Amino acid sequence: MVNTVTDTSTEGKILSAAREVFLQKGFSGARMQDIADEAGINKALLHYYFRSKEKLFETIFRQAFEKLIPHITEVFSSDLPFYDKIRAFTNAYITMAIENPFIPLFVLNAMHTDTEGFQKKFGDIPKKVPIILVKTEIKKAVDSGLIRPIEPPELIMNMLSLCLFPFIARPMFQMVMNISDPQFKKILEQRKSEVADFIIHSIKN
Amino acid sequence: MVNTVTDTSTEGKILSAAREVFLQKGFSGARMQDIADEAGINKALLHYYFRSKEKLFETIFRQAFEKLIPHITEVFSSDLPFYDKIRAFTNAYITMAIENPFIPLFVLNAMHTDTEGFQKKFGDIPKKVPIILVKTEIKKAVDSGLIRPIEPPELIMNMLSLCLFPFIARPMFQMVMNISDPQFKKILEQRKSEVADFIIHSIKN
DNA sequence: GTCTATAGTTAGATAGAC
DNA sequence: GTCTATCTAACTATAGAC
Repeated sequence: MVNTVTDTSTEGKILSAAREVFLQKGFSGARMQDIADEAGINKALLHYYFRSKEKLFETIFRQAFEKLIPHITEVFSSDLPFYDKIRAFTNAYITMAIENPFIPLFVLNAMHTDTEGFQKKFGDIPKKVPIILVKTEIKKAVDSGLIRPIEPPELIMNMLSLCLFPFIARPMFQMVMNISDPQFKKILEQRKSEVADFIIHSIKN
Repeated sequence: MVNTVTDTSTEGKILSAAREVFLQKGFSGARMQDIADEAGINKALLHYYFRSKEKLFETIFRQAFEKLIPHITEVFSSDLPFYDKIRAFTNAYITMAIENPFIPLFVLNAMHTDTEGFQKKFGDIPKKVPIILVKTEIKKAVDSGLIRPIEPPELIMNMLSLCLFPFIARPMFQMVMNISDPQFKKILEQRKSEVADFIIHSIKN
């Protein structure tokens, strides 16, 4: 797989620029001219490579979603202790989001604006998420008495909320709580372990 | 204050329709024609009432943001026990979001697409949030030994994440975890108390 | 592969009748 | 206050030269 950040080919520059502009403006707000400018190339070249704005968006979206579905499989089918799986899970999500801060809002917005069309175009992707694996591991931890009784979907929702929401709400947090960019980056870095601590404190028996 | 749901005046119908369309499509994606259709009136009438698309958006946005900043003041300046304040806080946010499911994504998107212009237009609103009050109460709870040591900003971020993220990620959750609309509504209803339980479990000493 | 120039379409805004 | 008709600007997409 091609590195989505370092790629300096024209196609790579377009994708990188499009990610940036789609993030800032959303699908409708993004202008092909903006993307061309950001990529340092001509507008017509965008159509040469990706035929239409929609096709370009689809390409980016697919890449984004495939990144959002992370190491779950490998972590949860490993023989790590349960708490280590929690730590690996949250760490993987937060690390991914720090490297690609645009992805969470990007994916979530795309789903809101195009829930129907989404199912048709990208319905294959979610099936790759081994949700059952995660559910099973949580259930085992409850049954063995390692953690307090909790519904697996609730715990999964809470884990994802704690990992991803700060990236979506970042501008509001910084404004309301008056936090500078470097300060916020530090906070996000700390959350790699803090979030797991917070969760484990809550569920341990 | 006028009820934002029941209002059947033309202005009320426009605002209600605009909320719906802006939620579904975002600012750029929303068409004045869509809003007019949804309101059952003519496109020109939108401009008669709100002069421009931007003015209409601003009106809605301000209402939305003022709803998102809730009962914090009254709850946190009350003499309720700390855990009850946590329960009141999370319950208020989740209840608000159940009644206005479009608000969280709406507000967060607006901040992402227009962080600069936002500061200028709506910078007055966040100052109304008594964040210091909440921070102080958390600090008191830590110092008294009622809860384990935790940074107030971290706890605030976690509370808001757990309350609001499910509304933003709803379409993805339902798709990935294969949950029907009525099922998800039930889950959200349960979270009114579950979220507080999850938090209190995590911070209690 | 990459560019300039332009065609074709859409949508925000306004004029003017009722 | 509300409507129909229309102007105008912006933007996607393509044609065609290099």
